[in-house]
Amino acid sequence: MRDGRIPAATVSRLPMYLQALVDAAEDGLETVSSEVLARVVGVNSAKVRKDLSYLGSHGTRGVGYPVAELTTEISEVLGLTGDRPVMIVGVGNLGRALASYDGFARRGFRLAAMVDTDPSKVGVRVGEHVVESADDLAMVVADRRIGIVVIAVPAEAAQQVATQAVDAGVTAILNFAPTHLEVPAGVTVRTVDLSTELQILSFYEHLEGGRHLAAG
Amino acid sequence: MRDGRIPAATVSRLPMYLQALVDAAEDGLETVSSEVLARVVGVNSAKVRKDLSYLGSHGTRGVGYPVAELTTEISEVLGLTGDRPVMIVGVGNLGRALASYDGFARRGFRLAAMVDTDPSKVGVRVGEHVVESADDLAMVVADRRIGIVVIAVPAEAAQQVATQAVDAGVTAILNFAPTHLEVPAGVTVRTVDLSTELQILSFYEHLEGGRHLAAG
DNA sequence: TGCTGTGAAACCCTTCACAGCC
DNA sequence: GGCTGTGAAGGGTTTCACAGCA
Repeated sequence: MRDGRIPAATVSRLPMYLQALVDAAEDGLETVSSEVLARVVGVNSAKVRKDLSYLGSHGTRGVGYPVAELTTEISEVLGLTGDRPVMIVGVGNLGRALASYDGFARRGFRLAAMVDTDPSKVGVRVGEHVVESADDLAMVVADRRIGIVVIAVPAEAAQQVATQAVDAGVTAILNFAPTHLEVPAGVTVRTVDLSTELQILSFYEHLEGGRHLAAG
Repeated sequence: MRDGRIPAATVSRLPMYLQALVDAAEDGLETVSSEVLARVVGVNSAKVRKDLSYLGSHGTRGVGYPVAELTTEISEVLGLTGDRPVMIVGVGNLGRALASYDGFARRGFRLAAMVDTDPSKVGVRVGEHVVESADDLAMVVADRRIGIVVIAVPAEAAQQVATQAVDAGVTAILNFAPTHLEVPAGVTVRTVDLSTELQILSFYEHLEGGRHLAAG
């Protein structure tokens, strides 16, 4: 394949395959079959093969996929090879937890700045970082070539932060505020909302509860 | 409609509509049109109407949907009307941030327990809670009728926690560990992985970066 | 006239099933 | 024989377009 366009559903699974491949390499494996990858990631093996086929054909029939080569390939496709500076906006409980999250660094992302609007937080040390003023957001984005902004501010402030970030040239936003962000075409937003997740789970748990009662 | 089965895609949007309705009520609105809801939530208005039609027909042609009635209806469908005790497993940075997250309580969820395997953390106070031993997980789940478990432990420990929770009767898991959890049919797992999200964003940012270069 | 409710079309994603190659 | 790569079928989701009702 490799005609350029990778389906969104496939892109969202590439990080899982990457993780599975890293684990496989640690286990000393040189090749993995789609069947094994599928089991680890929790999907169907045909899906794995289809997904990987979009990256080009790296597998060998009768053998499987070369772990090292495929790891590199997926990393490149995801753009994880270079330096990926990230900024966190909002230094509340969540912002701090994110800052100390070691998965950041382990996956090639670098926490390059933390900013907050609250003057009493500016200058405070959080881990290895000193909180800077949100007033300087645009400057920081430009100077440090921030590509991804993590929004960890209250819902009311999220849109303003997003707009500022986009104006400063950011094209990718990870939004933890429980609100929809309006951004121009070409900017990607992914919203992660804890209470939304809990409510979705509540729906299914609710169903199951009913079934439990019905069953016994 | 209201024939019982609500599509998964619709369920995942109900919390957003609920939020929009709560906001509308605060603004003093008594009815909202699918057009307005769509704009706030960031989707197409036909999708809003289709989604809401699965809950039964509450709208009035020429007018819109009654805010109060629809709020109640969605809350009931999501199972948010009763007491919803939640347990957090893992009291690291993330677990602590989650514990202090006020969206929990505001959406009808009640943090009923926090447990950890680390003996040095057991007995420690976190907000209004005292950390309990993960050894007592099954007992706590049963005693406090925990329906949803939030897993905030390292990837290596996540499966074991999930298995224990499921054995204790839990049917809904919110998993923050970057790993696939194997659970029996009837148990719902939603995995939220920060580095997965960043990697997906990286893909699109990477694309945009390329476009920027191409454009000028 | 305005907005809902919904068949029908279009689209995307998943799964099957097997040809093709090692 | 084993496993990939992929056409084709199947299922789910989104969007269109408009009939129908307040």
